[in-house]
Amino acid sequence: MNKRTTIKDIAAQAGVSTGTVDRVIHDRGRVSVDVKEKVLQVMQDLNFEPNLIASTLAFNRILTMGVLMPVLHSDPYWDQPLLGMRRAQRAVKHYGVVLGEQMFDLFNPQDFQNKALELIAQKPDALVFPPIFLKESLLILDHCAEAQIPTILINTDVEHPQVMSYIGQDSYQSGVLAGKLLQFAMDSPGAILLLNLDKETANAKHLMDKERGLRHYFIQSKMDNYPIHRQDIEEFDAPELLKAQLYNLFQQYKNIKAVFVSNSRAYKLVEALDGQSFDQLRILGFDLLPNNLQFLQMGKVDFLINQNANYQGYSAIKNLTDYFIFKKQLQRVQHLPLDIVVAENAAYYTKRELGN
Amino acid sequence: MNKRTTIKDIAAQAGVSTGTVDRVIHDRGRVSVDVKEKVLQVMQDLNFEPNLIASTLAFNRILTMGVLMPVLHSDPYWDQPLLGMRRAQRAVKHYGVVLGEQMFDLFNPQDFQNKALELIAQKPDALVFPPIFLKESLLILDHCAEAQIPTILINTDVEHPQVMSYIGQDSYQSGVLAGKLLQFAMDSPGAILLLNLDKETANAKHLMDKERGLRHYFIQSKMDNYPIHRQDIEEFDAPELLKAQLYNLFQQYKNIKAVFVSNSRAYKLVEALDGQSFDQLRILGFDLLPNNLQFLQMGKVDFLINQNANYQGYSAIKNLTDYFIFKKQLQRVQHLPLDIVVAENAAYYTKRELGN
DNA sequence: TTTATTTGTGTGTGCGCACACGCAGTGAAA
DNA sequence: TTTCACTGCGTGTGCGCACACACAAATAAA
Repeated sequence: MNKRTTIKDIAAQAGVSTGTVDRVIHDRGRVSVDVKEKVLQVMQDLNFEPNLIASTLAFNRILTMGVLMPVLHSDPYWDQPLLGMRRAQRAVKHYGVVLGEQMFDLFNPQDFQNKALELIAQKPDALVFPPIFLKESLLILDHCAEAQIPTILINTDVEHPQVMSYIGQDSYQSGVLAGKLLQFAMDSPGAILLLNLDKETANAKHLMDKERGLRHYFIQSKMDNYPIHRQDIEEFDAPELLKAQLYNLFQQYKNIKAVFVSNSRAYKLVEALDGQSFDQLRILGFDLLPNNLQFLQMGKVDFLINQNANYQGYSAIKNLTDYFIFKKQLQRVQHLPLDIVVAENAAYYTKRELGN
Repeated sequence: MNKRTTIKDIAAQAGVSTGTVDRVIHDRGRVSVDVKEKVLQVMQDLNFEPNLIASTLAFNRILTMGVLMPVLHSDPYWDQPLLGMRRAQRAVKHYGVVLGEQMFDLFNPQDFQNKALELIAQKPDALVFPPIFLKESLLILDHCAEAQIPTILINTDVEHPQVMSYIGQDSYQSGVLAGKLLQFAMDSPGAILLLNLDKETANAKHLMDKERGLRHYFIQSKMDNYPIHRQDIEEFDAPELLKAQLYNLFQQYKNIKAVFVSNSRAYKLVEALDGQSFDQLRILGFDLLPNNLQFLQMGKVDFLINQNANYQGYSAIKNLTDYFIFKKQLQRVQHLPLDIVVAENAAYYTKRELGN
């Protein structure tokens, strides 16, 4: 068994000490040009691959990953990425990875910004957060740039030089996919209601991307007998109010045969419609929340597109570990699959997130 | 920062040497009962978790994972698990994991058995293989039991005490899902052709499971106007022959509106039908082979169910690493998700398998 | 010229654990 | 009585690397 080459081998071959080899590898300077050349040459010749196990053992340092997320249990969707991050932390804790968690009020941009700055003040080795508020996010990224903190975004992408990686879905394409599925599910052409159940729809770039994708599907397929009516509703938490608004909509736009709920709140729609006869209404939503899954199994929701929220978080921490420990270069954009979930295959997706 | 407790701490607290602690941890004997008790107690008290990094470094041993797979490039489907295993090996090679690959003729049970015995003779630390031939597989598992080699099965499960884990799909449920999707895709009731393009259909338990699942969907949904006609074709490699047989079938069973190809060879069907007008024929197949994907994009195949063949292999090696290095207990059955793939979301699944 | 600083290199220690070895004590067989 | 195997423990070394330190030579500042 041809043993792996070590820095000792390199040192011997190059006629220097291991300290010098170390300096070359880590580019710490203080090595003359010719010696450096020589060492690099020998490393190439012997095909040196550093032993990462020994490396991390000797490194003996704690990597703190700053995590900025909405307060736990304030929204069922937003719990998932955080749980995924914790799951990942458990998996890589022996590399010395710890999370520095900071939670903010989901509906308060100022709090978002404040908590971010607090986190940055603690000088974490990296930062992960969903740029829920665009303006504040850009400011945070500026601070990260100044403090030299590599940053990973989840859920929504933002263009900024400091963003090392975005992990999440291709929102536009998820809209396209939704179009395909709804058209598939409708037995004949009809109108589609696009429902944004969110507080700050205007700010939510990914919601607009989904809409564009949805419309694109029907335009590109040259199907003009599927009109799309968009409606933003901010007061989705008041059942009676929501119900009233929905009834108005169904009055206003006759022939609505399907509803596209652009985020994880499809269950709110079903709850509001409950007890009424909307058997023929096709509903597509996002994410495997318990409520959504329940309605999927009951046949009240036809499709869920899984945004892999849990895995987004998991992946962010895993990626940062790869970056710091294994020196792996990360891709700028990592689009997660658009899982189509129906009653018949839901179980396997929910199980997967419990793994590890 | 409260440092993690080490065996030194344990030793000091228990008033023994680290060697004794080591003996207790690894149950090597040569420790008196009271001392052992004492050490275990202290380990509990200090909540000791061994440093796996240091452990593997000191362990300094090579773990050989025996891998028994069909000869590369003999079938596009069967390449995938092997590539997944190699991908996993690359990801965990610093733990000293190497693959001991042994390839067999996909259509030769005797060769399958021989190569397995050769592999076992080399005393690998574990074994991974798909039990393509049932009888021979049971025999191999007996040998593994004798040699005390833990074994993981992929693709198809087999009941045997030596099987530590099965990683693959729930074939039955994939049949159910196929039923749902086909019924969804057909604009009106009609007959479904169930096509087994395989050499040893009788042996293939998972094909039978898929058929049961498919039929179950329609029975349970009380839809009796979707008759299912099953046809086994062994000579799928001869295009003209296949074409002729298919035309006979379409003659024989009028009203066939959809075809369920039970394995990865949907593209064979499309190729045989090519040029003819079967625009209204709905086709569902398995696996993201290049040919299948091409026909999916062209709209000739409607759905592919992704069996995650690549990930099956990846997962097998990853699981064994977890088992040996991280002492993690494995689940007996690990069902992978049944990914529904259409033209609009295919790209993300193919990309995923290139990762790492 | 003398002193301070920088540059280039080697040496040594420790990360936490696995494992080989050593050694005293015990009891039984020769 | 001696020999030997076995038990119950401690000690020491090494896994491969990171990093602090030492120290001479070269260079810059006084």
